[in-house]
Parts: sequence; C-alpha cells; structure tokens
Amino acid sequence: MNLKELSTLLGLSQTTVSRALNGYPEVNEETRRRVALAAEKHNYRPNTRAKGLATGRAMAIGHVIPMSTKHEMVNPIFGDFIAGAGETYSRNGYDMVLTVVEDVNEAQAYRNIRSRHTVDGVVVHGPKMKDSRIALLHEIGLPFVVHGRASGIAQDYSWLDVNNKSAFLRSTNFLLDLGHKRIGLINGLEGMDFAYRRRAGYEEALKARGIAPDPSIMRSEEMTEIFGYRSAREMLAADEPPTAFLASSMICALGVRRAIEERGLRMGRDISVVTHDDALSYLQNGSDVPIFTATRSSVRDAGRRLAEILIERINNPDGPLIHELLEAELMVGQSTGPAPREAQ
Amino acid sequence: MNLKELSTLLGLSQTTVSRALNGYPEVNEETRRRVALAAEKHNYRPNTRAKGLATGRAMAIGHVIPMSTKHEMVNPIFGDFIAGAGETYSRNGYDMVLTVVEDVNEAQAYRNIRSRHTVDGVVVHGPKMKDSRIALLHEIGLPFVVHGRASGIAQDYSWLDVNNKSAFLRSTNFLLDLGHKRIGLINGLEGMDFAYRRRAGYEEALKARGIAPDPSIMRSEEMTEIFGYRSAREMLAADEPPTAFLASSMICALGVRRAIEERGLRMGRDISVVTHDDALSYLQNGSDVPIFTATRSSVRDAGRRLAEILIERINNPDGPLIHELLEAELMVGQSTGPAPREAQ
DNA sequence: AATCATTTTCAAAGCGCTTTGGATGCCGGG
DNA sequence: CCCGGCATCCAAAGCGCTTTGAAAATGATT
Repeated sequence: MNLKELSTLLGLSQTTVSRALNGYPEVNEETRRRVALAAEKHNYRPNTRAKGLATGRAMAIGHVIPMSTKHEMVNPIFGDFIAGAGETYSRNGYDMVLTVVEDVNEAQAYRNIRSRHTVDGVVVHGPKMKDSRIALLHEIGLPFVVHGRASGIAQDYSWLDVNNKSAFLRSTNFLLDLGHKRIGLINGLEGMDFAYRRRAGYEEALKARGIAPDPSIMRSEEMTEIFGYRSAREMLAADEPPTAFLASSMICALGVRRAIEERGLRMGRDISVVTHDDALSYLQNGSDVPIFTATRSSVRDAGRRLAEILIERINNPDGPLIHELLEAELMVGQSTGPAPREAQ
Repeated sequence: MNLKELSTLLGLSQTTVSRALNGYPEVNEETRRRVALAAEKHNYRPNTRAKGLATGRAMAIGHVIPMSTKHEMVNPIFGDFIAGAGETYSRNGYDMVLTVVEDVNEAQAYRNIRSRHTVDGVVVHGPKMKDSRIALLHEIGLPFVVHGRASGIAQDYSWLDVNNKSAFLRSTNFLLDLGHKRIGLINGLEGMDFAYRRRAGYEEALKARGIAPDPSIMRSEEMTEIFGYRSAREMLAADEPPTAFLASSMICALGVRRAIEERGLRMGRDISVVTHDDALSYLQNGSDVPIFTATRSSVRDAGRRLAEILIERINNPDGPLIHELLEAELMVGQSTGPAPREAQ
C-alpha cells in the first residue's frame, strides 16, 4: 500500500492524504479522521526512502564502530549504550544505523556517510586525545555529538561525558583516607581520552598527599578480564605490592579479584579494590550491598541523553553547542577496607 | 555533488555516468575511466535514498532489539555478534539498522519495517520456543534468518545455530566421567529455545547413566553474574550440594566462581565448573590454558556467517532455505577435576 | 446578489537515482 | 553507395513521497 493507492482508495489527492497524515492544518478534521482510519486499516506507512528523498532528512542517526585489527575488542559497554540511545531514537522516529569499519578506513567511512546522505547525524564513540574525527566532522559538516571528550582540540563541539577525573580523584582519596599508600592503577588503553583523565585524577590525589606516582604500579591496556588479572597478579608478586587497586571497569575488576583470591588473599580485607562501574545490565555490582566499592555512572542513561542532544543539534544545527558533564557516584561496597597494619 | 552535477561537469548524460559507475558494459572503457576518476576526485557517492527508491532495494539489513521492561538486560553477546555481522555487511555494501523496541510492540515493529521498506531483510535474535516472529515474518514476506532455532514451529525457515544440546550433553558426560554425580545446572531463561535445548542435553546425559535430573539443582534465569553467584551459593549451602556446575555463559560462570571461593572452596579441586563460552572479545577464557573448561563457539563468527546467509536469501528469496548447525568445541581448562572422594 | 476572505482540495514539480527505449555515429560487406 | 550491425551515448519516465502555487468550495460581509 502506497500513497497513491491509498489516496485513490479514499477519492482524495495524494496531497491531501499526505497532509492529513502529517498533521498539517489545511485539512478538514473530518477528512483527517477518515484518512487516518484508512491508513490504519491498510497498515500504510510512508516509504522511508521516498520520504527521505522528498524531505532531505534521513530520520536516521549513524554510529561508526571502528574494528581494529590489533585490538579486536568490542567494547562491552556498547550494548547498553546502544540500548539507551535506541530508546530515544524510537521515541523520536529515528532509525539507528551502524557501520562497522576497519579503523584505518574510519575517515573514509564518515565521508561516505556524508555524501551518501544516509543519516542526519552521528555519534562519536571512544574519543582519543586529539581525536582527528572531530575536525573531520566539522569539515564535512555532519552534525555530531561525542560520547566523552577529546583533549587538545581547538574547535568546540558538543559532548556528554562522565567526570572521569573527579571520579578517580575521589576514589583515590577514598583509598588514601583508609590508609593505603601504594595504590595500583589498572587503566584503559593509553591514548583514550577517558584513560588520560582518570590517570590525571589519580595522580593529582596522590600528589596532594605528597606521594609520587609510581609507574611500576600503573598499567594501561584494553579493559579485559585477563588484563585485570595479569596486572594485579604481577603487581602483587612484586617486591612492594600495592595494598589497593583502582580499576577502570568492572570487567577488569573481576580479573583483579581473581588474582587476589588466587594468591590466597581476601578482597576487602587484605587488598582493597575500587572500580569504575558503567552499570551494565548483565554485570550488576551486587544487589543490596555492592560487591565492589565503585564510581558508578549508567552508560545506558548516557546513551539516552546523548541521543537527545544529538537530535536537538540536528533540528537546530546553528543552536548552541551542548556540554554535559555527569558526576559518578561513589558507592561503598565490600571490596575496600583499611590498609593492613604492617603495610602502613 | 550529485549525479546531475557530476555528469554536466563531465559533459555526459546522467545515464552514461550512472552506467559507468555501476559497471554496465555499454560504455567505453576510456569514458568509464574518466568518470571513475572524476567521481573519486569529487568524492561522489550516490545518494542512498535516491538509489534505494530507484532500485527498490534498501541495501540495509535490520535487527530488532526487543527491550523488555521486566528483563532489563541487554544481551552481552550482542556487541560481538553485531561486530561479526557488520563486517559482512560492510564487505557487501549493506548498512545495518537497529530498532530498539519495547517487547510488547515487537510485532508492530516488524510490520513497520516491512511497510516502510527500510530494510531488505532482518535477523531474528534470541528465538523463544514457538516463537511467533517466524510466522509473522513469513506472513508479511520479509526475508529473514534466525540466530538460533525455535522448537515447535510448523513452517521451515533459515537459521544458524550452535548445537546446544550436543554441547551440554558432552559437558555433562565429561563431568560424569570425572565421577561427578550431582551436577548443578545454571541455565538461561526458561522459554528461550537455547536454554531448552541445553537442558535437554544435560538431562539426556544424566538419564543415560541412570541419574534422575533433580529440579532442586537446576536454575533458569537471565544470565547475569549475580544469578550465577546466587544460584551456586544456594545450591552449595543446601543439604546435598553439587560437586560440579554447568553454567550457560561465562558471565554466569564468574558468579559461580565467586560463590565457590566465598565458601572457601577451590574451583577445579573441590568443585568443578563447565561453562558455555561465546568467545566474547572482552571476556576471553584465559590465554594459554583456559580458566574454565568450556564448550566454545564464537558468536562473532556466527554473526559473520549469519549475515552471509541472509544476504544470500535476499538475493535469491526463492532459493533453498539454509540451516547451519555449528558444533561447539569442548576445551578442557582448570576449572574441572575428579569428583572429591567423599562425594563419590 | 455580488464580493471578498477563508477553508479545503488538487495538479504538478521536484528530490537523485536507475533503466527503458531510442538516437547517433562508425564500420565493413554487399 | 546503401544497409545492417555494433558500440556509445542520451532523453525521459518512473520510484513514492512532500510541497508549491492555484483552483474550487464555502461562508461572511456588504
């Protein structure tokens, strides 16, 4: 069923039917009702492509997912973020189109998207420091919002981010207050902007107490369980083992816990752990009392909100840029306790 | 830059330029080269919507993600599956469009997709037993492939699935051979077809050795870490605790391990664990020696292959239906060992 | 009754592409 | 010299929608 068929069926012109369905005022309410009823009855929906051609709007938003050949990982937060964003999209009549692309071709992918007019805007995931995508998107004039921020970019842009620095500063202080002096940092991949900010928060807290950050207990990698495990194991086996760890994700933290328990130590008593928690739906941090003491910030909420921001920007590209900084909440769980006496 | 502009720029008709770019034979090779060069230079890409309108093909494939209000979980395998499928799509010039929809509106979502002509086909995720989506998709005539299978459906359809029954039958036998007689099952949500098949494999293996399945050590829920933890904890605290567990996912298995260790027991010595492993990129099962003994089957590979199947079906809708059953490999890791003497 | 304003409807153009059904020019064979 | 055949190219229609500009119908006003 298409417009033409529907309109001849109703004995009306395509114009009138189109207007009736799109809520234009210049159509009799009685007629509108008739049209709406018939459309419902025949399950008529305008053809996306035709509508898009006519209006110049795709009513779709793009997400480019770079697939590195080196770093094979699919970000575990991806699913929850998408779920949140998708909710907003649905509510606003937008489709979501994903493009998986080898990271070396990422720039070309954005250009393609632009010239093929497949989407009205894009979400930039996982910004690196001095991320080149931002300049590119400005250049080709594709509306976008960044999930996170990119340090060292001259031009301004819209973003939504968790206050990573503050979160890690607070976690570090929390551990310092408990008497821990050697705190291992198990961070995300160097070069990722969020990892940089987290380290900055960690170092700032240490320095404020006169402790010099020790590179031998700071690691940076893709945040897998294995990485958390290995890092913690190595640090614990070293001469001056940390009495606490700061992990960048729950997945990492699970690995850290494994290393701790493998060594016959007890988390929360012998070794403290604080992690960042993205509130992934399949990886809840306990039910009543959190397992891990954690800085918590729902990535699904972030997706929801970021999608709203992007839609706002698409509707009003010359409107003000939007910046939103979410504070993570520090939730005390069972994984932290005072530093053991002998280590103090 | 659009076709019209490009063609006047070249002093050619739109027809010729279009044909040159699309590889039709009736155009001089010299001309074709000129056209290709100019297109490259001006970064010309045909407008997706216009092309779609003209050809009747969307060159896009849909994934409908139902968001339950009850079960809030985003399936953790989702990211990896999408990454695999997306790879195939990119290679074949397809876009991937996701629709997040409240599960109660799922049927309507498929009808919408169909009548709006947004995609050429869809992937059906997480089939339940007697899944109603299959009949629906047949009815509205939208090409599709199911990731998994649905028992109790009259009509045939294309699918790609892991042999869940065989996998769990083999795991169970493996544990039985090690002398375990009480094996707890920590399964996915009842009603999901894969969970049904896994249980069938488990029960068949037990019965073959004259052991009656005991409902008190069989659980069924969404496969979260918490669920694995709680289930294992409860079973371990009961009168006749299991000496081994069979878990339906790595995430669950992590919870099981936590429960075991919390009780002061050692996994692989006191309690054995076998899990199914979807080979998620951020949750590798160890590096050299697997942590968990596991039935392993890469969900990313599944995505890749399933996308190929769907594209085949789209190109040849009247071709034969395709069924592919992947066997999981049983990899022995550190989480299993002979049943403790006293329990034998 | 005539005029004007307002409401309601419509025909047709246009969005950017593909594709049909020629046109054009060139060549060799009769 | 003419004609058929082939290689190239083109004009125009059509995909299904929105939107412009105008016409028709209605109601209000004088």
